Amino acid sequence: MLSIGEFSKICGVSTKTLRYYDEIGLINPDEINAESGYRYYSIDQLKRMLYINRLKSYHFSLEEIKTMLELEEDQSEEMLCSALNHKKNEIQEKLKAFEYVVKQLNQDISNLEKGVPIMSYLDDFEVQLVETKPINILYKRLILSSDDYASGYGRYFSELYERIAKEKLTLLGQPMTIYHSPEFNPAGNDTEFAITIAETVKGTRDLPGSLCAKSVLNGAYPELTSVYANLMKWIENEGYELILPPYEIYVTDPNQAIDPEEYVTEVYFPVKKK
Amino acid sequence: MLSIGEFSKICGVSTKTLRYYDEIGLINPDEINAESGYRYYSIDQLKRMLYINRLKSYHFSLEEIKTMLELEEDQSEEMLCSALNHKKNEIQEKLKAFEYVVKQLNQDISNLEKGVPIMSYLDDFEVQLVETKPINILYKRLILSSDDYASGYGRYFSELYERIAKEKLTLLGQPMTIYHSPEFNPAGNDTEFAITIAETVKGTRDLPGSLCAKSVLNGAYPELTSVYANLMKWIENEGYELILPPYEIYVTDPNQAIDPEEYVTEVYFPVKKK
DNA sequence: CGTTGACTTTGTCCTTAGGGGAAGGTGTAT
DNA sequence: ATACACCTTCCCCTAAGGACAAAGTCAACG
Repeated sequence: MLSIGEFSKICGVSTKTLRYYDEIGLINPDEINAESGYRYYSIDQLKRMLYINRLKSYHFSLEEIKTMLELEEDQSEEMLCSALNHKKNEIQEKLKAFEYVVKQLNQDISNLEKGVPIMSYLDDFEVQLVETKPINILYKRLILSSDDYASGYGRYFSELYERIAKEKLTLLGQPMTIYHSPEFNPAGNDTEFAITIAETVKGTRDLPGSLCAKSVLNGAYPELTSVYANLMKWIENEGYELILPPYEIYVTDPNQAIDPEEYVTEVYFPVKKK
Repeated sequence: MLSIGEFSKICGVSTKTLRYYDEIGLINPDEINAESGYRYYSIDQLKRMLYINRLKSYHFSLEEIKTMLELEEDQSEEMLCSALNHKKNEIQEKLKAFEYVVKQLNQDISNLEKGVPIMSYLDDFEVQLVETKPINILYKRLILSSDDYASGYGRYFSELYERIAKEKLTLLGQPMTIYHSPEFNPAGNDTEFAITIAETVKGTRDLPGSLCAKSVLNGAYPELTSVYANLMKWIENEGYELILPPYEIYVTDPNQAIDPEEYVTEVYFPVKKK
């Protein structure tokens, strides 16, 4: 039998961690001295501990690891395999995200070296004042969390396109989203996916025309908030006010698998003079 | 002036977060109504908020961001540039780590598909019983955190090699490390870097010879704990006990920039019959 | 056999970056 | 005037332990 310190040393896990794992039932000492409360681990428990370490290195949460350890022998193999594959995909996603960050960092660094302040791009946005005509949109409105935007775009626009195809409706414009949430909420925002069509059927509504401040984003979606901010600034400076929820029109179809940096998106803020 | 909800919507940050940032002084509303306590943000604050968002996307902590925002204008550029470069390196480290994880995952997945249990490699280690001779080592002993192992190896062995070169001492073996810590502690472990030499000078000591259980690791260092575990298991099973701190000998010099997976490391556990 | 020092126990508070929800006050449109 | 959307503060919660502190236990040494 090994004391907690010996066990700790062998498997490279602090005693604190071992006590914590005991507490949450991830790995309990084989034996606990009834009088002193000292924990004693058996040599055979090393394997379980090393397994835990490995799963931890794969970024599974302790909760997940616990579940994986409790799997019945007979089903364990498939479950495990699917869990590993799932985690692999997650990590590859993170890899991509990190690569994007490095790219952005490089851009900012090279700008700085040229003496260009990082946020100066904010001053380069162009804003136009346009008059939009009322249109008839087929829509789907729901609460969508910001994490699900990417997949949501694909899914809900597909639904709308499917209906248009099935019911032989007449497509009149690019896909768009309208933001109804009064504030930003990471848990979910009130979002309306819409496409302009000719017919007035169930599930369509009128999007009134109005004066709009419009800006065009060439690039990936994370930059959208900058466009929003700039439009708001412009509106304020020019003495306008926002009168309806803002919306975006996707000029390049996000379903087409092109480089995100080539996306073109128009942002409209319906306004009137104050 | 924008209410907290409006400001939230424009910059894609929840009101909860904005109140938190107010609390920690990252961005305070331009104006707070004295009676109602309502927060009001100015349009000009959007830029600061977007800057914060960008730095957040670079994985800076709020603490770091705060410091960066408080930089004086004149020194800000260089500081910022060095901070960005530093962060870039950090992220590239993480990228490498993730790539390694994916590789490991792929290996485990392919093993599982072949019906080989993930931890079965543990049963394949070979353990030999050897008698070591006493040696004279030039050493450097210190507390080293597990994060600093990689850089520590380079640094402290360099120091030792430098002394050997300067004082014209006679090199007799590969570099080794001896683990004195009674338990594993992520904050730092009592580690001794050593090299066998011929001369007895200041900073040398005797490493007594003894019976040792020995195992050889072919591969990257994260696998070391498995070797430790296996040696302990073997010792227990065969009726031995550990009598001195375990040590490792680096057969391939970790300073040579070869693929970590080709490293060869011998692990020794000094033992005696119980 | 006693003492020392190393080891272990439980307990409480702390960390990051906010999220959830309650109870109650405020702003504004009808 | 009232309804309702919006805002306030306050308190508790997260994951995975780390940092102590006070007190109890073990083993070795004299």
